[in-house]
Amino acid sequence: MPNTFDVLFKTLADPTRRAIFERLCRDGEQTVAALTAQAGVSQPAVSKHLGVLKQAGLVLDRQSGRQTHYRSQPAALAPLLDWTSQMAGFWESRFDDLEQLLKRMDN
Amino acid sequence: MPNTFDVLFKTLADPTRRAIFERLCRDGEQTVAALTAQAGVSQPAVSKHLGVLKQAGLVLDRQSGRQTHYRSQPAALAPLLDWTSQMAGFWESRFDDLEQLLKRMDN
DNA sequence: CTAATTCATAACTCATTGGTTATTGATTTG
DNA sequence: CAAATCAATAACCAATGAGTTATGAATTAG
Repeated sequence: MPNTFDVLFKTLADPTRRAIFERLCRDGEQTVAALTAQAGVSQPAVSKHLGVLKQAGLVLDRQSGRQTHYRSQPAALAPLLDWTSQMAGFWESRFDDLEQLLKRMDN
Repeated sequence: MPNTFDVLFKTLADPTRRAIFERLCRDGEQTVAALTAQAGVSQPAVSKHLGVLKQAGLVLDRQSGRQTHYRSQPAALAPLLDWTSQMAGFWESRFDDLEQLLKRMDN
């Protein structure tokens, strides 16, 4: 049972996959063919990456005839922001602790 | 030639390794033995994870006799914050583009 | 000095995963 | 209808990586 952070980090750890996601963030909705043209890997590879991104909630798809259009869902990045600032936060709060400790030692 | 983002995402994608990093953020400097006691994996496994975290710049180590003390370096998370907010930013700016486009179409 | 402790490294195993080609189902197009 | 296009899936392969046990180097303790 991998948690949200696992899924997000693992999904974004692959450079090819992350590049696809970045492209969707930058340039908006794209078809699989359009993404494949830039990805540097085969169409099935791109499809697999899109499947992983979709599982992670990072992209949404829309069918239209024989094409599938994918778009990013950047809201799914929220937990990542939370986690990162929390880690930085722990750091600061430890400094606060130290500060308070030093103050108390001053008296 | 993996870039900074690759390294960061890959390093944090493993749950055991991320847990070690979280612990260091939360509780401050720890010895390898202390980390091993909580990690649920063997000491060599912990040492390997610490090596990876160190390579990524996420932790620093300090030798003292036969013990090695590790501490987190949360500043190394900065690129992650940047990347994440940039991706969210692209999204918004595309909305802005759309907004401006619609305004222009209004005239 | 010897024994114990701490951590890193080596050597290995097994599972995961990112890639490939081949194929198929579904839709357009001629 | 026949041919072409689009994307997903299947089957397979090779590389990576996280774990293990065994060992060694350095330090501390008895």
